[in-house]
Amino acid sequence: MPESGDTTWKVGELARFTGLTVRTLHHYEDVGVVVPSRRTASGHRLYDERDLRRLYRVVALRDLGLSLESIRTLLADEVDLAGLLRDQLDHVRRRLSALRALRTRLSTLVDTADSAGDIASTDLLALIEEVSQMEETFANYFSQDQRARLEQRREERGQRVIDAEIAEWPQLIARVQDEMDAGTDPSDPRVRPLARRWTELLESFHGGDEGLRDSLYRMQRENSETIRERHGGPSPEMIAFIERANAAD
Amino acid sequence: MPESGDTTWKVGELARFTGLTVRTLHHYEDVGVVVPSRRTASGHRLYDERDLRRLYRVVALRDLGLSLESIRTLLADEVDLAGLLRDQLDHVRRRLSALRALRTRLSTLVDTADSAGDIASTDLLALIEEVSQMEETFANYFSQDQRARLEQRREERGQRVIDAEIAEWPQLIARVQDEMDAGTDPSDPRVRPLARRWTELLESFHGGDEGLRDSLYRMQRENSETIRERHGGPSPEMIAFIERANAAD
DNA sequence: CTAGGACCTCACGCGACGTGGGGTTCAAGC
DNA sequence: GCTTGAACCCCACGTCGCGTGAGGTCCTAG
Repeated sequence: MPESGDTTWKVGELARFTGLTVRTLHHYEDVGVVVPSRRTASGHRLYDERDLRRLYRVVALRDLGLSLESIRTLLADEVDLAGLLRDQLDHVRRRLSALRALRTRLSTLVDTADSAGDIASTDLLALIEEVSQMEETFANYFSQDQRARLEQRREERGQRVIDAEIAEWPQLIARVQDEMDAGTDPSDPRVRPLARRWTELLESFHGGDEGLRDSLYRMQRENSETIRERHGGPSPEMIAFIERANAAD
Repeated sequence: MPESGDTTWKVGELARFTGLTVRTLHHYEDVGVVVPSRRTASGHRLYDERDLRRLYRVVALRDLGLSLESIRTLLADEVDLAGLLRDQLDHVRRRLSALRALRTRLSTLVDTADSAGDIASTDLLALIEEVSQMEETFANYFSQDQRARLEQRREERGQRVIDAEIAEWPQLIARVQDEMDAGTDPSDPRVRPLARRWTELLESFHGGDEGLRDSLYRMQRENSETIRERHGGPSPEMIAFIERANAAD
């Protein structure tokens, strides 16, 4: 009588060809996402084809990062799956931007440690505290939302491009400094391409977003000393110089 | 007698201006990362300045994603902090690439759901299964490492650029199809720019990595039917056509 | 009939706390 | 001095998706 369509599997078999563990299948039964529709007389689990299909769905949904609980209700009731996925995407995006920020911090630290050669752990600890304090300062000027947008833009435009732009700042600042040292007038045509590039680099930071631009300016104004010392930022005089150059343009 | 330097704080105060909760401070004591150096006669915790400094370090390290356990040993013994950070960076990178892959999957699904308008949850479920099956196929051709490299390149080059390239494929395929329909010879100069662009787009997928290229070709060969039906991929004839065009070049 | 492999059901562990619950202690107002 | 409410104390379970034994039963081939 056991014809086609009545195929059943025991946990071990199911585990083997789904790549899950037996314990996982037990757990899925405990929380009610995949309950085998039959048992043998002695209590061994028997999964049929419907169970198998359900299991595949569960795995697919789990791989999207959904919780077992939401998967359970999803497969039980008629739930707005599209909405759920949107929420999940939102959630993933947020985690991504947090993780990217973390990676940036970590790689800065590792780079510093590498370039300083055999840096002592205590010095590195001090550096870490410094960085975390910087982050805090940064967070005072840019809202959660703005920081997320910055990460977003970083992703869209590509890490490599951004890195190149960041690397360009010190060079640009040095060249402007040369002109200032030489007593060149801000309206001098030799300054124009420098001032223009300056504006372009700024543009590509804030991307035309006024809020971002204002926050950046405010942070620069209120912390110019620190930024100059630690990161080679421009002096207020240099900024005034560029502004006069742009005004003359 | 309580002069400067003897300032102490109770948990509540500490919690208020570090932004942590009282429970968190209790927990930090339980696991031994920040233990208040004194207690009042009645058992209330008293943190002094040393404790406060230690707490700031703990928070900074925790924000780098380190576990409380490793922070504890780190602050106790002389541990290779730089090495720890390198490991952590590695770990974060791996999580990042996994999360990026997840985001890509999710946004594909959400886009599909949106473009299909009011798609039924059951249809969407079928689609999810399909996508997860596709992922599985994909994983058969590209190793873990290769997939991570693909995500890596995607991040470096920028989402926007990649999206534009992907959007270009169907157009390019249609134009080549037109030439084939018109009976144009592969060596015809009109085909040359098309074939060249074809090669460029391929290049920017594998980025010169032979392993990636070979895997891609193999996947295309062995699944050309499915790829053509579901994603409008090129037919084997078209690929042969482009190859002849390149040979003639 | 026996061995060993597959199955069963508890039940604790993980990590960084959140969240009560039930009981002291502190500081201010009467 | 007494009361009241805020702040403190400790204990202990819950979270999430299983991993990892422990101790026992069942199945199947030799």
